[in-house]
Amino acid sequence: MTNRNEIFENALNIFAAYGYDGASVQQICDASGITKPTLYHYFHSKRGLLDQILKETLTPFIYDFQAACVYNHDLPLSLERVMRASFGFAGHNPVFYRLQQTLRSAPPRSEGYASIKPWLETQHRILETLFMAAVEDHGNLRGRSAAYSLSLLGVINAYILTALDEGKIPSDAQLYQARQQFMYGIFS
Amino acid sequence: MTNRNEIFENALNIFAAYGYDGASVQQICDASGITKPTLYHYFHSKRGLLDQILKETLTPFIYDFQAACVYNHDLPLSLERVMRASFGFAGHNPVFYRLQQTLRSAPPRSEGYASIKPWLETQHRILETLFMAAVEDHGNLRGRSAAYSLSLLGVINAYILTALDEGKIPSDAQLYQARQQFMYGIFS
DNA sequence: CACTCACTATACCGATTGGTATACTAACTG
DNA sequence: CAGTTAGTATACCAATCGGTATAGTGAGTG
Repeated sequence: MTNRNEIFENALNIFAAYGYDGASVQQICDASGITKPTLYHYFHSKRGLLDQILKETLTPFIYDFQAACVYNHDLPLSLERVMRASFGFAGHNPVFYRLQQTLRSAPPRSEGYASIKPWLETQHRILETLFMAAVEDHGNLRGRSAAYSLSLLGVINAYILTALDEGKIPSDAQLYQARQQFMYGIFS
Repeated sequence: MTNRNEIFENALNIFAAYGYDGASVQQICDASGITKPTLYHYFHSKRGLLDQILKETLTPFIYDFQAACVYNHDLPLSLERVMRASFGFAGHNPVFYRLQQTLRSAPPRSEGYASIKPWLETQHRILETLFMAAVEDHGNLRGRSAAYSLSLLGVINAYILTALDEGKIPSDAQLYQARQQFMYGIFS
C-alpha cells in the first residue's frame, strides 16, 4: 500500500474513533509510520485531509443516490431504491459511515460540520426533488418535500445505526419495514 | 448573576456551538469576563465542567422520565407521557438539547462521549423496564425491549431535532403522530 | 483589632497543537 | 551524464492547550 493510501485509511479510522478535533495530525502520522512532511505532501492541511476523505468516499455514493431518486410514478419503488443504496453504502463502508454520522451531528461551528455540510445539503436537495416529483401523484406531499426529505434521512439513519451496532447490514426485511413505516407516517 | 452561573451558562453555549474538543477553557473565561483560576475554583477541570453541566441539567429530567415510564397496562398512555416529558425538556432547554445531541453521537473514544455515556445508559435502562413490563400484555415485545427502547429514543430525537430546527417545540399533533408511527412499527 | 476564608488576577508551567524550512534520496528524463 | 521531480526525514516554529503557584482582595467573625 502506498503511503498516501496508508495515511488516508489511518486518518479515516482515527477521525471516526476520536473525532476530527480529538484526533491529532501526529497521531495519524504515527499510525501510518510516516512523519508530518509526508502527510502534508499529499494533503494541504488537517482540514484538507478530512475534506478529501469525504470527497473520495461520498462522490460515488451521491452518484448512486441520485440514480435511486428518479421517479417513475411508483413512490414505494423509488423509496426502496433509495434505502437500498443507503444501506448498501453503509454496509460497505461502516467506519466511514460512523465518521459521517459524528460529523452530521457535530456542533454547527465546528470544522467537522463545516466540512460535511455541503454534502448533506446536496443529498437533501436530491431527495427533495424526488418528493417534489411525486406530488403529481400524491397531492398530500405538496409543500412538505423538505420535511419528508429530512424525515426519511432520519429514519434511514436510525435503521443503519441500529444494525451497525450489531455488526450487520440492515436486512431486506428491515428495509421493507422501514419503508412501510415511513409511508405510514406520510399517509396517515 | 454570580460568576459560577456566568461560567456555567457560557460553557453550555460554547460547548453546544463548538463542541467539547473545539471549545477552549480560555474562550469560556473570556466570554464570562473572568480568568482561569476563577473557573478552576468552581470546577475541577474542563471535563469536570462538562460533567457538572450534564449532571445539573439531566438529574431533574431523568427523574421526570422515570415517572413517565411507569406502566399501568396502557402502553400508548405511557408512551405519550414519555414523549411529553422528552419534548417538554427539549423545549425548555433547547441549547442543552443540542449539546446533548452532539455528545450522544460523538465518537466513542472522545471525552465528550465518555461524559454523557452513563446518562444515556441510565435513560435506556429506565425505558427498557417499561417495555419489559408491557410484555405481560403485548407478548410480541418479548426479548425486544432493548431494541424498541433504542428505536423509540431515536424517533423521539428525530422529531425534536426537526422541530428545533424550525425554532419550535414539537406540537401535540406531532406527539400523537410520532406515537402512532412508533406503535405501528411495533405491531405490524 | 486579628484572623479566617471564599474568591480572583498576574504570571507562569510543560506539553502539544498544526504546520514548515531545509536538506536529502531515489527514480525518472533529456 | 546532468537535471528535474516526487517523496521523505530532521529539526524546528509560534501559538495554544489545560492547568497552577503565588499573591493578593474584601467580607465576615472571634
